[in-house]
Amino acid sequence: MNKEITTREKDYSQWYNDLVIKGGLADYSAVRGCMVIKPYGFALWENMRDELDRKFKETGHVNAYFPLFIPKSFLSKEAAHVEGFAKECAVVTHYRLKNDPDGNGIIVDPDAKLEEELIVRPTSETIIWHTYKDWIQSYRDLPLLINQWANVVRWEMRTRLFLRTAEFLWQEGHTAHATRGEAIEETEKMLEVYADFVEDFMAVPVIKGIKTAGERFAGAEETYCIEALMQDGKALQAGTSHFLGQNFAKAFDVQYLTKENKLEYVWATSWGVSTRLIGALIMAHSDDKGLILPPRIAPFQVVIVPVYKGEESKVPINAKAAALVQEMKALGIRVKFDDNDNNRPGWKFAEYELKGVPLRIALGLRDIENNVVEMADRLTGEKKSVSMDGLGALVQKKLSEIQDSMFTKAKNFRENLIRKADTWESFVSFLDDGGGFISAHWDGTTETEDSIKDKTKATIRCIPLNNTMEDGVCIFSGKPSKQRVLFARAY
RNA sequence: CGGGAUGUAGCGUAGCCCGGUUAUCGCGCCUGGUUUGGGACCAGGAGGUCGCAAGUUCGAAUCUUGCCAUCCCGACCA
Repeated sequence: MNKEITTREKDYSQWYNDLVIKGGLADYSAVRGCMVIKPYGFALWENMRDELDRKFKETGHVNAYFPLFIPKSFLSKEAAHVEGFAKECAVVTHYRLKNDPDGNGIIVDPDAKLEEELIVRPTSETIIWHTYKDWIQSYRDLPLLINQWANVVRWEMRTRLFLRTAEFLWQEGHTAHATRGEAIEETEKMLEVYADFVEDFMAVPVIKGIKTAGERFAGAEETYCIEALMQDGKALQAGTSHFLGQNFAKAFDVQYLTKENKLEYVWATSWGVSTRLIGALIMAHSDDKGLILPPRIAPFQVVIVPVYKGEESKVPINAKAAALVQEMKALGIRVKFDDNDNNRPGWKFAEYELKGVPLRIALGLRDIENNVVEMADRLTGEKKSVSMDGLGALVQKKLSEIQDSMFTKAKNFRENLIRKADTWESFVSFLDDGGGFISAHWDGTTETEDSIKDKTKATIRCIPLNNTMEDGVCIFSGKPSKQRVLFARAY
């Protein structure tokens, strides 16, 4: 069948692509490196977005929206920032088209050149800090806790659905604080929000840590991150939270008057997660039959598939299904009744497995006679007959069990792939045998980090928060080290 | 931007080396019917600038040249 997907064993990349495309989440579009997120994929994103948004608001943040275009001069105000993003910016140079005088369609009107080029935002620090200058005068204006849901563009050389597209959807929080300590606290708090969300809702375990200088966000003083592990043993950065110090405040001259009437620069943070999280979700959980979506964010948690036997069977089956739908909806369960008569039950079973719906209920005359339904668990593949009485409550319980076991399964997988390497040989052999996170000593220099990357493609994913101090020697240089860091090959 | 590969219907493809009627097959799509407990079947049907352009030739999907696009491997990156 054309919907058959490539197995992980055969080709991991193709497997991933098949899941995204055939699972109905997204597809490549006509525009290079950009994707179309289909309704099913967007429903998933909306569920994720709504939950994150709720958490942001609980922690005192509000939403706002800033322009898509950034004047070129803004971007260059913070030196490290511009250096980090300059190579991947889409630039607007003209504002008008006209008919080609030679009759070859339409051309850019050379007379419509912009005086100052506009950059399509790769991130919004600059335009936001330019605005914050006007918004912040006094300590009474602080903290300023703003988030925006937006799209950004980074002109990447090579793209992958969800993981790295030229345009992607995300949220970016940008906060301003009176003190260094308060800003650091905010940075850490938001990392915690991300970690909780990814673990509790996406059922993907993450390691919280800080980035080395080499992996730090352009313009940040410290970058905190959450790192997840995919089934092929590669790591994926799932979210970042940056302590920006006073870099942007100084670049955009954002000062406030303290209680003591002294002029001070404000302290900043920014933090973001993107549709990349969907990529993480797919690669952490899915199998060779398709997606497996965690119940708490799945667009549909349950699908009811009727099994008809002749035209007249539709009446009792549909009636029973409607009652079940009503019962489940009353319990807040997202349920879909698929009575589309164009496809037969077997087709639907396969289709919803591909789409990762956590629970499937099949309902036929035979079941109605016995007052049961057939319930199938997407995660384990287990099918069994269960009573229709109290089905809603059972489904609820089952969904919560699936959510938990998805997390446990992913966590066990990851725990087995966090390994300590004390020699270069074991470091390399771990990388080639399963990958995963390798906990090893590092001398703290960017040179060593770069050399290791050149030789093995492995990078330092993070220095875990609350890392235990331990004397040792660097795996690569043999120089002394105070603590282990986590290496991995990464997306 | 370097190295490699590929462009034939919505998708996947055969044909190309060795030029020759109306471009192959499967999936999907449309119509009608029979069906429905693991990707149904029968019958009929629609759908093509063979990536683009030029050249060679009586004749080009097929040979030549140029261009374009995409994918993979690097460099870059959330």
